[in-house]
Amino acid sequence: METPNLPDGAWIRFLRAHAALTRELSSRLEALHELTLSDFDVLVQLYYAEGRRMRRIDLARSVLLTASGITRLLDGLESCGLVAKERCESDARVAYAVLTKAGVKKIEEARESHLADVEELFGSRFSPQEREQLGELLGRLP
Amino acid sequence: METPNLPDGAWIRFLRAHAALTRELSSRLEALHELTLSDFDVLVQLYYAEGRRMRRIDLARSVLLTASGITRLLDGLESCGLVAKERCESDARVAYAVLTKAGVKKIEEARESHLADVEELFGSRFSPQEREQLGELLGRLP
DNA sequence: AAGCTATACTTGAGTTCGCAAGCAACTATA
DNA sequence: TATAGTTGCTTGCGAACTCAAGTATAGCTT
Repeated sequence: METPNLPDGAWIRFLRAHAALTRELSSRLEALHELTLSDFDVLVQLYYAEGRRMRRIDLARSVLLTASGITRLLDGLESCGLVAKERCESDARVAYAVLTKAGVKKIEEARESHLADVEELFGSRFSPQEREQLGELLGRLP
Repeated sequence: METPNLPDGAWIRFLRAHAALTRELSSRLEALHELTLSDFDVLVQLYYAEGRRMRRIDLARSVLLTASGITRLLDGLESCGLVAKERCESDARVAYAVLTKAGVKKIEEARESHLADVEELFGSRFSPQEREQLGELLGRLP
């Protein structure tokens, strides 16, 4: 007999919430700063990285893109002048992505409004305590 | 002064977890049943719907796709014979998506392994209590 | 040093979506 | 009953990815 149980309510909500939130956040980010959510994500990683530079492959892994995904995303950011490509002297296979001056400026401009958006759509729905717990629970996942 | 605080830890983890989980789940689903995660999502919605049919637009909204997204996704499921398209008699604008016999069979086959995968990668990381709480927290989001 | 194997990156092809625009049918307003 | 607005659906186009395959470099292993 078929029971109409929904054993994965949390998972479904997880999926729906992601779709709704990324759509809204991405569209705001695009409207105000002409950045994708992924663009922003990459720029922030670089912003906080040692010397504001990272190997492309490490960047890819840290934002969970494939190597080819990062190549194309950086193509865009490079042609906007936000990121520069530099070769590694000790290993000719690797290249670095480096935040340019314009890139630093961009991310500092965008960060504020984006964090406010994240806060509005995501953070503000939880108490500080809940927020911490949610972070802990989600942190078990990757 | 720039403080290196990361005020959105939960949000970043949310994004990363989503990327990692959907990639893995989708690839398993594709390998075993030739279904996308979205395909599966749609089929499940239909499976539990009254008469195993839904207006296409309601289906779109329930899985958070756009109208055009649903058109194309259903194109695929229709050409596989898993879903059929039916017109509405009382309103010529609307069309229904109906699960076919093959569609029912498909979803019943796929459901088991997919739920096991969700359990393995997602659910099993939490106690029943945590799971419930996570569901509640995520439920505030859409 | 010659030959594997692994790593970093790029490129071509294909997929999955969203947005904008358009059509057709319903509804409300005048 | 004309007109205007709304709703459901589809289509053209483009963006963002992934996978598979290819190139070049590095590091072993013998």
